[in-house]
Amino acid sequence: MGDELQWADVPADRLNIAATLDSGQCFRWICTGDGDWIGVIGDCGVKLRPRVDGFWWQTYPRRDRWDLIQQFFALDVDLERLYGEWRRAEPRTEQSIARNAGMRILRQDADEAFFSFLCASCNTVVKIRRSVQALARMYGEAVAEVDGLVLHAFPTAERIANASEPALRAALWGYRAPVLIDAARDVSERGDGWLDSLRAVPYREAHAELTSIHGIGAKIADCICLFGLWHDEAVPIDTHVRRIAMRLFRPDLAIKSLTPAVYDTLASLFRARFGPYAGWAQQYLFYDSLRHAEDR
DNA sequence: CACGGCCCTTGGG
DNA sequence: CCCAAGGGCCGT
Repeated sequence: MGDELQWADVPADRLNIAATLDSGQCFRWICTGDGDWIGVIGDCGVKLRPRVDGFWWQTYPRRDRWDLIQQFFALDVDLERLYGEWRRAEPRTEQSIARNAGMRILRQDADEAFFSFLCASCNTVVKIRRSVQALARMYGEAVAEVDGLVLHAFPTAERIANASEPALRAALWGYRAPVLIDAARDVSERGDGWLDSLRAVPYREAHAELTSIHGIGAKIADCICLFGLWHDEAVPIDTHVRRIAMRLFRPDLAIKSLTPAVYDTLASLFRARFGPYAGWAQQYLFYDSLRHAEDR
């Protein structure tokens, strides 16, 4: 075994590992009883052991891949600068910043974000986790074993396109199983690297491309844009963020249902208020309201 | 353009 | 037991 964890001098208020991995951006990281986090980045298993003034880490089977961790957690983004801008733009963000300092938006694989959020509609976080983990276990390559856990890379679109619908239904995908398979076919048909290529185009264009796929509406497209395509200005408006946005910006919209027009209005207000990292600001307000249930 | 019914499962009321 | 839960589609 020879764990030989490496030390990273990144304090918890610059990277809050637990908040980041628990905030509903990703669904396959597991927290062990000891407080270690175990997951996969690309084709590497990863172990993280958070401490206050930094964290221990290692990658498997190839060791010492700090480059993977540095990119996955977007450690190049200066949080203090963002906090300053948000406080100035909207003082009511203060509490969500203070209570979740160090939370970050992940730079995830485009494929994993795409297919994970495809099953988020009318679902619970607990069940999304189980569905996505089952999908990876059934169709993803085993890449490493860490502390007795066999870790799998996320399956390719091609593998998912050829998956068995009954098997997926049984693995908690339910009525979403055929949607998943059809979407995987669409993605395969558009060619290798199509999803990744949406990182290089403007956010609006990437969003439009995604919503052209059956099963992907405005909200899920924004989740994929923010978490998988690294478009930091994407603001997914779910039921929680909707309440927050109405409270902050437009109480008059409270009576209206979330039509495409209302959706776009609220997301645009977020961007106008918080700027190019509006998606990050959204994550703080979202996670804070989820944990403290203050919006109800 | 706005609304309502429908869809798999599950855990929490 | 029943029903909402981090939506989207299709029909009116």
